[in-house]
Amino acid sequence: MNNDYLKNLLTGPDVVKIARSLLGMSLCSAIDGVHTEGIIVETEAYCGTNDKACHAHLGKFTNRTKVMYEKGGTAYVYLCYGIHHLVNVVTNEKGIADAVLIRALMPTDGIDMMRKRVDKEKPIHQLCNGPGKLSKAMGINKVHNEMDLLHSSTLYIKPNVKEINEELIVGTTRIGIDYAEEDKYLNWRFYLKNNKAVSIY
DNA sequence: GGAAGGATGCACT
DNA sequence: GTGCATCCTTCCA
Repeated sequence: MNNDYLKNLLTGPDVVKIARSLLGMSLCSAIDGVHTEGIIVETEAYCGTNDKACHAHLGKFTNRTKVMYEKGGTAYVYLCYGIHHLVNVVTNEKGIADAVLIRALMPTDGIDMMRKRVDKEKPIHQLCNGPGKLSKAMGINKVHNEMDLLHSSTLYIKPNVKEINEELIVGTTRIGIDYAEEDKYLNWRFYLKNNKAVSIY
C-alpha cells in the first residue's frame, strides 16, 4: 500500500496536529471479504505521558497499553465496556504513547455491509457516528490490534483527495472521560463542521 | 482466582 | 438531557 507521504502525515511529536490532519482522510477495511470505507469526520487526541485521560498516562506500561508505545501508524484497538471496540491510531515514535481516537466516519463504500452489521434501517450517516458503532460497522475487533495502518491491506488509512478547509474544523472538549479531572477540559476533540455523521454536534 | 473498571449506546423522561 | 445496562479484559493478590 503505501508511502512516506502518509507516514509523514500520521506520525510526529504533535498529536493534536495529527488529530486535525486525520479529518477528511478515509479509513478503509477489507474484512470478511468486503471492502468498507468512510471519511474520518471526528477524532480525539490522547497524549500519553501528560494526559490523565490516556490509558498510558504517567508512563503506565502494561500488556494492554503497550501498543500505544509502538511506532506511529500502528492501530490500537481496545475493548470498552466489554462490548465496544474503539479504534485508535498511534502517532508518535516508538516509546512514546500518543494516539488519536477515531470517533466517527461518514461511510462512502461498503454501505450494504455496514447496514448488515449495524442496523439495516439506519440512514448512512448514522452507521458510523460513534466510536463503538464505526468499528462494528467496519468489522473491526481486537484481532486488528497492533495492525500497521500504513502497510496493511486489511485495515488502512487513505490520504484525503482534497484539502480540508481549516475553517471547517471545530475543536472542543473530549467526551466520556470525566475521570480525567482538569485534563477533560482540553480542546482535543476535533470534528468537521456541519457533518451529520459526527457523534454529537 | 477474582474484583473492578470502562475513550459507549440507547432507552426513556 | 439524563440514567443505566452490560460484560469482557485487565491487573493484582
